[in-house]
Amino acid sequence: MHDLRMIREHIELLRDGMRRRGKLDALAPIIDRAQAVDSERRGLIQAIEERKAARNSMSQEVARRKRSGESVDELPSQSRTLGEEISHLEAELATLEAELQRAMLEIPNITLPDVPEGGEECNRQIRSWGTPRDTAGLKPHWDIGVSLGLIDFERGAKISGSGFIVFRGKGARLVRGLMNFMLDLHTAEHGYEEVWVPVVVNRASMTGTSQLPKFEDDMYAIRDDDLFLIPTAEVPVTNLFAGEILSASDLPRAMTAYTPCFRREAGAHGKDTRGLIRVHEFDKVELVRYATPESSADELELLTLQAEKVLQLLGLPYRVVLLAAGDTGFASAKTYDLEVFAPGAGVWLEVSSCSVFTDFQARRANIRYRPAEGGKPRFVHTLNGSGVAFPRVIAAIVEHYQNADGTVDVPDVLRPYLGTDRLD
RNA sequence: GGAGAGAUGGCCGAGAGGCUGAAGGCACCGGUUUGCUAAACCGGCAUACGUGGAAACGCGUAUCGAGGGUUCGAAUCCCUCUCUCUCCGCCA
Repeated sequence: MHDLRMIREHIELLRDGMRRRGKLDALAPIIDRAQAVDSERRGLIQAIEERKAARNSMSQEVARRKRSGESVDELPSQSRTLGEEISHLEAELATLEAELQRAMLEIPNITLPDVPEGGEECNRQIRSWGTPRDTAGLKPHWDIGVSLGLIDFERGAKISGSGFIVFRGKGARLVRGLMNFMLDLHTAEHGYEEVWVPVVVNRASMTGTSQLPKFEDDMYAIRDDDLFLIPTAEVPVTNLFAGEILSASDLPRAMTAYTPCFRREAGAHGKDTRGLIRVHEFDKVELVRYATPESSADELELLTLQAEKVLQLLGLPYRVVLLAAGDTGFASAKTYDLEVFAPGAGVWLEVSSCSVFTDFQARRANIRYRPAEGGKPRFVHTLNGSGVAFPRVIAAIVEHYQNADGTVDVPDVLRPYLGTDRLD
């Protein structure tokens, strides 16, 4: 969420931000409405506070007179009249505040200056690593995974539905190995604190990281209890310090968590649905950082390199793509996607999305820190990135390391975790 | 699920209708003193919104878990909810 000052003092900046996302036409009416409601709201606040000030001084006068034994005359009834006016005005104010809040929650973050304007077609490849295998004669992971008994799509569909995966035998061991490998890397080499968090969260947490109110349809909900299954560990981990004031020495703070992630993928049916590419429940190790506003842009580079390290150690060729403004997520100010090449299916697969959210999430979740020099608390900047998502990495491993005889070599770095050097 | 107790500033903790934005302590910041570290002493130290100001800062309003109510006036009384603790029941 933006600072209200953005609406009052920098509305051109806000409009330009929406234009760069290609969303100005859709959002201009909302911005204008927010501006109008805000100014109406401020008038009301003044009217209410004047009356409250008058009422407070009357109450004090009552107290004073009672102490000295004087008559309080008409003061109580005057005060009661004021109270009634205040109630009416406050009801009006509540309506306005709700409308303003609704509007503000619908305005996406402004991207950083170095993010290219335009839509998906303006995404820019920043760098790449490794050499993709020649795709000729290679099989897709859904064939290899089934024939080696690593993945059981049919039974996943039977017990839960399409898009729910059962891993078996060495396939299951591979999932567990990836989890341990990634957590070990990020804690031992990259300095992250390992956290284990609930995968069911409340509405406040979902709103804090911006999944709500816009994307409620994309989530699995437990309606009886108003709880939601997380679409990413970003939600519980970023919200860990919601409502708190950290000290400057707490920053930067880096946390990593393994969780399953749940996505309804409503409306995505039929696209990329083959195999492990788009599923309803998947596993992921997530990286979350809190940074100061001064360092957050640099920390995005650091975070991205840490996610890349996973792919390098796994020996999987990948490319880093800077998303254009129109393709950048709602709350994000800048995002790099990491895409690995799956030579069997012949596609690049997004396995990580690394973003800096500036103070957009922190303002919603109210995560602040007190600067070292003292002074007022400031919102932290939040960042996160997958480090990395499992199913697509499994797809890439199986396809990249496949042998002519149908077996798959295990990447060196995973061998200690799997206790084998070959999937067969 | 049943019964009881509780929730006060960054932290601990007083307060039990008006003089309380809130005693006292700790932490933190500035200063004095001091071979160094420490201690002692003095002073400062909440947040948000509105408003005035170039700013320093001033004024107003709100905030004692959240929301409602009683009252001229609520941290304090009443109701609902959330969370924590104790006991009982159930349970991986």
